[in-house]
Amino acid sequence: MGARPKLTQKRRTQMLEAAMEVIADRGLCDTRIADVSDRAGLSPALVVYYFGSKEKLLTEALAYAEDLFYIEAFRELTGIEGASERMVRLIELACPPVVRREADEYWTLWVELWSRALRNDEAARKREALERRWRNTIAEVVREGQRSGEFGPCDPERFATYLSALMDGLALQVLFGDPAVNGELVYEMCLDAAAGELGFEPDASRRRDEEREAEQEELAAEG
Amino acid sequence: MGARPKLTQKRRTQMLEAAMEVIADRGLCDTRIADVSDRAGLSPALVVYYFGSKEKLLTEALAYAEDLFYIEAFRELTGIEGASERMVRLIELACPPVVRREADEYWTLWVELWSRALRNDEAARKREALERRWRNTIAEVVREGQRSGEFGPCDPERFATYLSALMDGLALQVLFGDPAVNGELVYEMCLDAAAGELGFEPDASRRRDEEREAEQEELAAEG
DNA sequence: ACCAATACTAAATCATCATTCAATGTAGCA
DNA sequence: TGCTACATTGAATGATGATTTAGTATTGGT
Repeated sequence: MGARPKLTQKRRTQMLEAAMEVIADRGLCDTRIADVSDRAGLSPALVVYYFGSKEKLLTEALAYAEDLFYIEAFRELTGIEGASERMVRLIELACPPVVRREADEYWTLWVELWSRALRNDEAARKREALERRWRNTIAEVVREGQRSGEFGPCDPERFATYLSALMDGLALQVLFGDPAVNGELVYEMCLDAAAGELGFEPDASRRRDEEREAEQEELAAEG
Repeated sequence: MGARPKLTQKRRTQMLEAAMEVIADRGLCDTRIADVSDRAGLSPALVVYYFGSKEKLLTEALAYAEDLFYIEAFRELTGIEGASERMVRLIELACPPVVRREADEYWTLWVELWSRALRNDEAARKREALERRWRNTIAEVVREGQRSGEFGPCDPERFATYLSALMDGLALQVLFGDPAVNGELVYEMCLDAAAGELGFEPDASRRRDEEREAEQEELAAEG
């Protein structure tokens, strides 16, 4: 044999990334293959060549997006010492920042995945795997904190379920642009809930304000 | 003038009801006008005659469904004496029962409305109105309980936002069929949260178990 | 240079609907 | 009865967009 090196991986991620963007701004239903291929600078036929069908592309794109988010968040978290610090950071990462479109995108796609998972088995499976992984991460932080004595007694699985659901519900409101629910409030509520259930002092919460100020300055400098 | 009595209202609800069912089991994207007209026993053209377009039909159907839920819930609640009893019942009504398909339907449609509201202005407006009404209802119960001394101090609006988001997030998991999250657990978590924030004794929680037993018997009798 | 394997695309295909149209039915009323 | 206004539909119409096809590059290896 002898041929050409496979670009499969490169092309696939190129298309998945394009699909993410398109889905985030047009919505799953209104995403056409041509939109994705246009954004990726390729032809529609090529998308089918690599993914087999539109359905597969969309499902994979949603899973891919959430995977990106998770990978990034996980990397962040492993660099942090102390369970309560880590919990605080985990909450920060999950709360939709509103300022940066980029991070809202993950939430938008997450919502799209929900509605799709209600009927598409493949999407349901992927969503479930992502959910489980995320809850495990939360539960793991709880266990760590309990071992170290930072947190009080509390069922880690149950707490993970609770916190994760709370974040989903609150983030949703932020996405909708509810004037009464901004990222700041969500963060505060999640932190309170965690501190209450786990019994730790969320004095680290000041950190977020500092970050926000830094961002403001950054924006001011750019604009 | 002289003519024929308008069936407009009758036909519209007939179609909205059909649309609810179709959307709940095929999903918003895959709902065709023909599905709705078939289910209603009418012609596709008639749907357009009454609603103008598919888009309008769908948006109205989603809002209609949530309206039905709310009207029913509200009626229920007004018949109850005592703020804590009322809060307990409110939570019961909102938690997806899983046993009865009918009530899950509202939740399914609620999720569909979410994804649509991210991009369709009309849907966004309706969703917002429904959300506001629901939160007001919660907040009102809180205020009532505070006046009567049943509940401790707590910002009613904030609590409403919190509880409503928590319900959304948890109900979602039930819809997905997460084995670790059934209606019972959701109910318990919401009740705990409410009791904790508002400072009342959720001893009324036994009621739900009784109901469940009654349902079991009912089912057994039917099967 | 030439072959094999892969990458890619333009232009058909083909099916699927939403929407429109032209026509027919029907009920109240004069 | 016959008129008017509304109700209803079968059969076009027209777009749209996924997927196929048939063929053209491109490139690494020989």
